[in-house]
Order: sequence, then structure tokens, then C-alpha cells
Amino acid sequence: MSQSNLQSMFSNYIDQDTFFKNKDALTTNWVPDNILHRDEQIDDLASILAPALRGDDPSNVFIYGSVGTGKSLITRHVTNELHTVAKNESKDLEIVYINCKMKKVADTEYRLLAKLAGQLGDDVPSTGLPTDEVYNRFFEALQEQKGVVIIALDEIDALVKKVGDEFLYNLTRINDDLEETKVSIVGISNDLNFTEYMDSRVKSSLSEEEIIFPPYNAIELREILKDRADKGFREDVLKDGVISKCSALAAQEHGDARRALDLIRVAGELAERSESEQIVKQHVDRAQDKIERDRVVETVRSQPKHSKLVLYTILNATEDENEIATGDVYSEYKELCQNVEVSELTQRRVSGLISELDMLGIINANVKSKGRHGRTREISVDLSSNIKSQIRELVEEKFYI
DNA sequence: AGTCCACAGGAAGGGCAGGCGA
DNA sequence: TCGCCTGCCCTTCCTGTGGACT
Repeated sequence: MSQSNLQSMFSNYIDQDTFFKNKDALTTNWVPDNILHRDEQIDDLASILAPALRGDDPSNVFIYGSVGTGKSLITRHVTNELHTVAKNESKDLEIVYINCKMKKVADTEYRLLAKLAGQLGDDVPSTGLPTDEVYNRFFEALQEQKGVVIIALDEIDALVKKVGDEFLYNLTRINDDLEETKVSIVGISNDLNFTEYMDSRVKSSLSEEEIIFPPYNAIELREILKDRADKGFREDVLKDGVISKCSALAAQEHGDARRALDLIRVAGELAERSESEQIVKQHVDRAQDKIERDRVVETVRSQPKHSKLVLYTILNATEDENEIATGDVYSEYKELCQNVEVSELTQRRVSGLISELDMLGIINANVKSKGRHGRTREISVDLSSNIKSQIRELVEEKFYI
């Protein structure tokens, strides 16, 4: 594009009518005034947390439901409202909301405690202190609060699976040592069988109350999406059937409202970029592709270098054959390492990297026993050729292959 | 019934970087 | 500066295992 073209493109961009009235309304972090199809859960959570307004400590609550069923949204909504009322009535109430899955933020016990202390006003360095010192700082910050502190831990299952449930045990016991502060915990989990990972003492004290969030069905999703689209898009930009299509696709993904919103927002962006008059169903198909591609490629990009090399090996090996075993991956990976002059890792580590890639949903690896011929994982890749070639390019660029 | 393959995957610990307090 | 602590990546060592083969 020549420079004058670039300028005219930019000025066109300014003049162009955008499809969006309020793009935030189409993101998952946005909390709408009226939340649809979750009245029961809102009432439940509100009545459990309400005692905080009288200075009593509310029961600990455990919230279950799969991705995109409104758990975080409802928790944020209810706690926001609670906080507003408490403020108006000048009650001592502090709300702390932490997402435990945020990388480098709260994915270890140390980081969680540091983050909790930080939100209560005591800045703790991101590393360097002994964990019990961080715990003490957090404890002191709590004691200074006085009144009720509600700690909402989102995606708590991810943290417990990673570091165990001991920190939860300590958290649930913290009330015994506090004098003027009362702590109540709201645990939010995507995994319905999550409590199996926990010690029974932690389980019973943490799930004094439980709220289940069922998946949305296609009709509910459509209403939710309609509501958000009315707020997010200008009038008449959506062609008939687009909302239904997004809801139907998201309903297949276990009733995931997050996916529905992503689909319609990205479809809007794609339509806008292609200078089309309206958002049509084809844009939704392309949005579906783009979301999946971005997810996979971004995940791969953030992997350590050896993980990339292992994936590259697997991609190449599965080109001629559908499945490959761990041992074969390892020998080809070693060869690749020699070619690109990188010192290779052990088989144990590569085995671990393969599990990680499997958990990230980039490859499929199933343990299979071949009798006399041993036990191994059969590894296959189920990605579109488009995504595969993007990953290859990414790795080749990095290692000058 | 027993053997044995080719790994899976747990446990422990080393080494390094980042960062604190003295 | 030094000693210490944590997280992270990795290695070493180890035990476990489903089912074809003997």
C-alpha cells in the first residue's frame, strides 16, 4: 500500500460508520444492568451474602458451572450491589475478587496471598519473601480491615489442582484467629467434580452453601445475545438469523454465553473490515474459524521453545501417518534439535510437554497399551491445515528452519 | 499364569533468575 | 554485597501398568 493510499485508508476509517454503538456490551467482562435467566442464582447468592450487611460473617459458598454460564458475572454483580449498599449504610465490608487462573498473577499460593494482601492495601513484592511472611502480611491486612471481608476466588479448581488444597484449609480456618474481621469465601469452579480433589475437612467448611449454574440452552442464549446486541450494535446492522446462528453454535459448546458473545463480536469486526453493509451468517462462520485459530496460535506462541519444537515434530510426523507414539516423537525431536543446534531435553520432560500440549487441546494424546510392544500414548492432531501451517511458520521463523 | 515391553507419571531435588532484607 | 526465598524448568530415579506373547 502506497503512503497516500494509507492516508486515505485512515481517513476513510474515521469517516466510516461503525457497526458498533458500544462494543463493551459485547465483551464478557461487561456487567449489564439486567441479567437474564439467572434470577434464581442471583437470589441465592444474595441471600447467602446478605448477613454481611449486619456485620455477621456469611457462610462460605461454592459456585459450580461450566464455562460461560454466568458464574463470574453474577458473583461480580451481586458483590458490587452488596458493596454499594454497604457503603451507603456505612457498613464495614470489603470485597476481594481474584481470578486464580491468571498467569503470573494468582497461580501459586504465594502469588494468591500476595494478590490478596495487595487488594487489601498491603503491597507485597511479587517474589523474594518467604511464604509465611506473605501470609502474615495478608493476615495483618485482614485484621486492619475490621468488619466483613468477602473473598471471591474465581477458577479456584485450577489453583487447587496445581498447588493442592492446603491454602484453602488455611483460609477457611483464618476466622479462628481473627478478632474484629470476619472472612467469607466464595469459591467459583468450572469443574463440577472439583471437590474430589479436596480434603474432606476443606470440602465441608468451604461448601457450606452450594449454587449450581446449569448451561444456557439455545433459546436462553438467543435472548441474552439479543439483549447484548441491542446495546452493542447500531440498529439494522445485523441480518436476520445471525443471532440465532451464534446462539445455536454456542449452545453446542455446552451453552457457553462467552462463546456466543465472542462469535457475534468477531463477526461484527470481520464484517466491518470487509466493508460489508451488514453482518451476515458467513461472517459468523469466519468468526468461528478465526476464534479457534487465534486461540490455538496464541497458545502455541506462548509455549516455551522446546514445547514448540515437540509440537513441530508431531505436526510433521502426523502428516504421513495419523498417529505417532511418544518414543518416535522423541527420536525425531532429538534429530530436530541437532539440526537447529538446540540441546535436547530428556524423554521424561518431553513426555511432560506432550501431556501439556494435550491438556491445552492442541493435540490429542491417548494412553494405549500394545501388549508386548509396551504402553505409549498415541498422538494425533486434529487441526485445520490453515492452523497447522501457521504454527509451522511460527516455529520455522523462530528457529530459522 | 507369568513375563515383559515401552512407556506413563510421581517424587525429589538441582540450578537459575528475580527479588527482599540486612 | 551476601544470604535467603520463591517460581520455573529441568533431570534423575523410581514405581506402575494393559495386554500381546510365551
